[in-house]
Amino acid sequence: MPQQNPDPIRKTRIQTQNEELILDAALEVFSAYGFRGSTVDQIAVKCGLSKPNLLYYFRRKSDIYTAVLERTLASWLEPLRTLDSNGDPLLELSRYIGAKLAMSRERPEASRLFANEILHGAPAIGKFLRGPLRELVDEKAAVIQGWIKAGRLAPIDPHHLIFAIWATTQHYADFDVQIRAVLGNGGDPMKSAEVALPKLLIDGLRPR
Amino acid sequence: MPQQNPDPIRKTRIQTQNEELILDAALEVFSAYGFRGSTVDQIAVKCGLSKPNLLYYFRRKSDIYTAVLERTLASWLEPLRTLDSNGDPLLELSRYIGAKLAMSRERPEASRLFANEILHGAPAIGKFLRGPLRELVDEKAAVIQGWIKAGRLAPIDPHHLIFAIWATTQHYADFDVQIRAVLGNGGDPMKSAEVALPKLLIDGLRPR
DNA sequence: TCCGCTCTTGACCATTTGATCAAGAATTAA
DNA sequence: TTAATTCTTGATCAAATGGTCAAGAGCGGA
Repeated sequence: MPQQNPDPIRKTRIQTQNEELILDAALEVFSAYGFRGSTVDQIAVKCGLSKPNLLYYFRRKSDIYTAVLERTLASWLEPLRTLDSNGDPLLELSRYIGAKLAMSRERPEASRLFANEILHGAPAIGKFLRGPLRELVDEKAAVIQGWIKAGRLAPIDPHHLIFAIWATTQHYADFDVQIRAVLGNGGDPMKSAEVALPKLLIDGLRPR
Repeated sequence: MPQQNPDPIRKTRIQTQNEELILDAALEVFSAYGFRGSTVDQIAVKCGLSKPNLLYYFRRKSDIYTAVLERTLASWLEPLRTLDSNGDPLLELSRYIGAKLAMSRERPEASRLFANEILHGAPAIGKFLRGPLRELVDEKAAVIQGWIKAGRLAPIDPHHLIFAIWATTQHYADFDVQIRAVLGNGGDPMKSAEVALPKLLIDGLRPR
């Protein structure tokens, strides 16, 4: 069994390859149906392995789930991490909004996976939220606070600003169905959002 | 059986009472665990009825689900419906943001129920989204467009503005766990959001 | 080639869970 | 009171599903 491998670092070619297959399939399935709504069989079929074979690589369904979550966490933090305290505040935040929006467009399954996990109380990534995520957010909130103190940004609570950016950008992945229903099938919602969202957050509703 | 009632309008006292008990319990359970993650037994226990008894009032699990969704739809539209074209634009939108925020605080389960439903493709309320919701949104988008034409509001795509308000306000219910994890346990997130959110959306990040 | 280790799977098991049903209890209308 | 109707539930079923296992196939190093 891979779990009893004397050298846990070293992995067979087949092992690496199949684990990737499984996690790719698991992301699709879990993000579409949630943890309880997904079956091991669905994942097995999607990646072309038999169910027992899949359970040879991941002993439990929950192991697959946490593995696919963890594999996505790092890239999830990345955009916020690049917020540069030396850059121009409005430009930096525009760039961040754009990056998050791009992520919603290019990897909507990842967004939905997290949304579902958090919606149901974050049983698997609670520690991540209270640990690395909180640390990073606090750090960047301080950067934003600095910009505000310097008069380069309107005085907004930095944490709520970050929440607002998360909410508005991820909304286009998580609530995709609703957006398409309301907008109809003409044109790409993301395209117009890329213009409207930065404009709204930066200049606000009050005419200037 | 209630379904075979010759006069479907008339309901027994016990019937009305128990159906309410069931739907209240179902809202709690479904919003916490999703459709597939919830069991009929959970709902039965929560409302103090036996499982067969519960299935006497709603023949199928999915019947309970659609019933609790439908019961909540009307109140969900209400705040947007009150957006008044004759009022002051900034005041009206502030009020709308406040109302949606209040709903996230007072009825977070309803918000999570919808979020979960839409996240998984809105299998039960797709028609509602493409019908009544879309109509109402289009109507109010026209109102907002009118305000913009009159120069009383910055030129923002009305639909995306509405999405942004939905996203930011519902975020506090749907992602409650994440917000509390990032903010820690000091103070009420909703309290500060009530100040920060209208300020952000109305005045924007650029200093005035 | 040969041997040990890794990989694969058909068959199978136990549990969970949505749903049914017959029989009895409670309620209501006369 | 009585009879019809509504309500309630213990027992039970069938399907779905997470997980196991033994046996065999495949692979890689010596």
